[in-house]
Amino acid sequence: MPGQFRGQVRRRRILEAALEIFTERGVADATIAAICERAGASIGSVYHHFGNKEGIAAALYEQGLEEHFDRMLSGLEGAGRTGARESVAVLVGTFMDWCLENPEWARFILLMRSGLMHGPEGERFASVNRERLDILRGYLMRFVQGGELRALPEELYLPLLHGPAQLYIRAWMAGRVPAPTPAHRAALIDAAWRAVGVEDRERGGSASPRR
Amino acid sequence: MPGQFRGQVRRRRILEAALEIFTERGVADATIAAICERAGASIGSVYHHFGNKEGIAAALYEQGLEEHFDRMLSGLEGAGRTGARESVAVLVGTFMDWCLENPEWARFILLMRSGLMHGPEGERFASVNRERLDILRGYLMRFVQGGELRALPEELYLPLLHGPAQLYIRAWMAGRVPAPTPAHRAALIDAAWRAVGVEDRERGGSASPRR
DNA sequence: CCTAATCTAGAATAATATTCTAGTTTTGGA
DNA sequence: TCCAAAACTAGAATATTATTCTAGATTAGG
Repeated sequence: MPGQFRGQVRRRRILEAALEIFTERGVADATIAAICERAGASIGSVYHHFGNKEGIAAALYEQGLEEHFDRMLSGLEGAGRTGARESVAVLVGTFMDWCLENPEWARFILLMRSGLMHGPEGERFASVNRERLDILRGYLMRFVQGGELRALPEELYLPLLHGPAQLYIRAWMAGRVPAPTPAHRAALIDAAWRAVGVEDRERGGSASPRR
Repeated sequence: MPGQFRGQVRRRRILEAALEIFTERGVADATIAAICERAGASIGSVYHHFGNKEGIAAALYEQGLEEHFDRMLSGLEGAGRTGARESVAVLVGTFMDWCLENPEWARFILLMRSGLMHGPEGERFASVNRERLDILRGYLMRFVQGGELRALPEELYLPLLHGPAQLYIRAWMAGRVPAPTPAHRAALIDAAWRAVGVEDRERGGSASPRR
């Protein structure tokens, strides 16, 4: 496979440039010309690597999600032995940390992905995502069996865990609230645990909801 | 102010058509020509009313948020006398109900708004939203004073309350989970209450009922 | 050192948003 | 009733921008 190195570098430059331009102007107002200029690449190069404008966005989206998911998963594997509370903390905390470390990337994924699910890649994205979420759910269900997590409709766990953190991050990115501090992080983890966790005193032998 | 009736009808037709086209193809791939055709309007008419494509999206966004907010607020005013638990139920329940009743509109607002905050209207939107959220927070803070809601950093309440429901609705719109049932609705309200509410037994002395 | 694949370039093209000019309809007041 | 101004509609002309196409440069392996 010839001509690889030059290409991969160029590819990365284009992605970086595109993320900057997207952040500055929004996806809709980002022109291919601007991306070419910033990346020092030609039109042909961009189209060779990504096919079209949506292709650039799709690559950014895909790569970001993958990185984030991998971190979440390896965190979970470590926490799996520690217990349910720790797993919840990993799920919420990893998400927030990743967004804090990659704010532009996170902004793009959370605020701008927009039309990606309509494009031709949409179906593939959806199924990849489904798989990943199934894996996460799988981890959680073990704790439900063990009575450490409350029994709820399966599809509710991820919204309950990630919803508040995701909304807070979005609000931060929109400039409505200050950047999350460790105190916020702890409070959001605590809230997630209240939503799905079973307190020690509540479990006598068998799992069951309270009140 | 002359020429009003004809114009307002036309305006509404264009908005309806645009919402349909946006839903079908996504905002990015929606062409003005398609909207004109569906609405039975001319290009000139569309630009007279909305200025540009983003103007159409902005109008849809603004009108939808206003309608939704008004419902939430009037619900809150009713519940204010009943208590904190009821207010939480109104905040979460009204959001879900509105989305169920206006799925296309909600899909547009939640999934597609994308670049609106970059446009020239962006700053105005942001400040209008800030005002509204401040009003909601104001309602909640009264309950914090009264000891019915836990004391938390102020900016956390709305993410805690709306986050899970919003994520669930998004997942539904993306086809990942089934439409919310009354059971889901109740569970999400319950989770919101767990996150921010103070249980009776936890409160020392001071008065107030719950549930 | 040759060949095929990869990659780069930028002009040519096509699609689409937006502007502009020329009307038509409605309204409120003289 | 009739007039002028404002609101509105229409669609051709223009401008912007994405995308395609052709030609050529570069690289890796045989």
